[in-house]
Amino acid sequence: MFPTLHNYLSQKSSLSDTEISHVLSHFVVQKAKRKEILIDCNAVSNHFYFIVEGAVRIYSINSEGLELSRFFAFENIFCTALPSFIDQQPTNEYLQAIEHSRLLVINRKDFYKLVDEYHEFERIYRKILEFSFINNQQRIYSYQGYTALERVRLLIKMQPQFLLRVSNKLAASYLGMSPSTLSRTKLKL
Amino acid sequence: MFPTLHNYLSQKSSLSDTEISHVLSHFVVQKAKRKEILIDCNAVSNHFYFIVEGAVRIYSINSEGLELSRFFAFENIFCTALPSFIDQQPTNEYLQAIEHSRLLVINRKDFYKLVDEYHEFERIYRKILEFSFINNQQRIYSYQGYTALERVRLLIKMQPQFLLRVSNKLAASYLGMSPSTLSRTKLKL
DNA sequence: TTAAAACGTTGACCTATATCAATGTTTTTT
DNA sequence: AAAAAACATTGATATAGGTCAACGTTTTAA
Repeated sequence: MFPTLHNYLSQKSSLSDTEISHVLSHFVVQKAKRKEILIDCNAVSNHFYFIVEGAVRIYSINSEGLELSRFFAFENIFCTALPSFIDQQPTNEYLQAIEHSRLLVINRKDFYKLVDEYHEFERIYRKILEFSFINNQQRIYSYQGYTALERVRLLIKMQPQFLLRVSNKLAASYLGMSPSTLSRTKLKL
Repeated sequence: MFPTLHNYLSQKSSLSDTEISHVLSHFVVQKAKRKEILIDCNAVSNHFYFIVEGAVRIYSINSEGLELSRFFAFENIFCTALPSFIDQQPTNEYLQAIEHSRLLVINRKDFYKLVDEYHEFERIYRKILEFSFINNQQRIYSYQGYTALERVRLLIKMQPQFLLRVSNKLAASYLGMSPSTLSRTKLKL
């Protein structure tokens, strides 16, 4: 059952096959169409998603109505509107499929139950947090000290497939620049 | 011993007094002068610091020699050059005391030993990661979609004491703007 | 306690990036 | 398959914030 996630768990932990099966039994399949919203900004985030196929993004809308993308996730990544998942306040962000996607979903209660039950599952969650932290920190530095061109170069270095898979408009909302600027910046690469 | 950290641990966890004492026995006191560097950018981060008194910052230096401040920590906060602490690569950042400070220090090996030994200590570490994540995520959104004025207003709302305690120059390097701009922005508040 | 260095503020000017609008292209819907 | 909507690109123009320099003040070091 769920070979992709099974694989992921066996690679990232020392959980036994039986334990993995037990973990997997808490997940259900969910499909999402391109542009479908999975978590609305007024809702509370109560599920963790594992992407089997497709891609999603997390974004918010600022006071001028501009979309700001915080994170894009592709295959083999765990993802949710984490701040709200943690503190159970309304998200203020959207989780949206940007491609037709197949996801595995676990609810929050089960997720934390597994975290408590299996030290190794807790470790996986911790690794997700650590990875996210490193990633975010890199982005903060890049906003503080880099030009548009440098930020695009860094993105290509870190995630070579990103600009090939994500539209110009969405990539711009991730990089913190206007679509026009991204379009022009690509010419300078 | 170490009443400040004792307090912190008893508030943030359900560790017993005996357990807390055992945890505390792994920490040693370290004093730091204003401007003293505790972790150099070429070193590997091998200690976690708890700030009893004073303040520190984490910063890096970009290709043009400009200082970029990623995080400021004050009393009752755990802090280290986390990416390097996690993956044991050279930090590329500095941890610097910005005031005369009194710290409690634990080395990495002992830290992870405690994480493994006490579920509740692991939970504290996880909470530090979660808190940092939420914090970073807020900053990313603020760089993407906010003007200088809005970023300063947000900082005042989130950490009212920040601009009173941190110099104009360092605050600017945290907010991702030049000291001149911060100085001028304050007039518009 | 005095000299030197670092810092904050402000003015004049500059530049990277935003905004707006036009045009052609791709995608979506019917 | 046609019409409508969304998107990418590019030119012209605007602007927020950067840079540089000067000057006074505060902090640090001798």
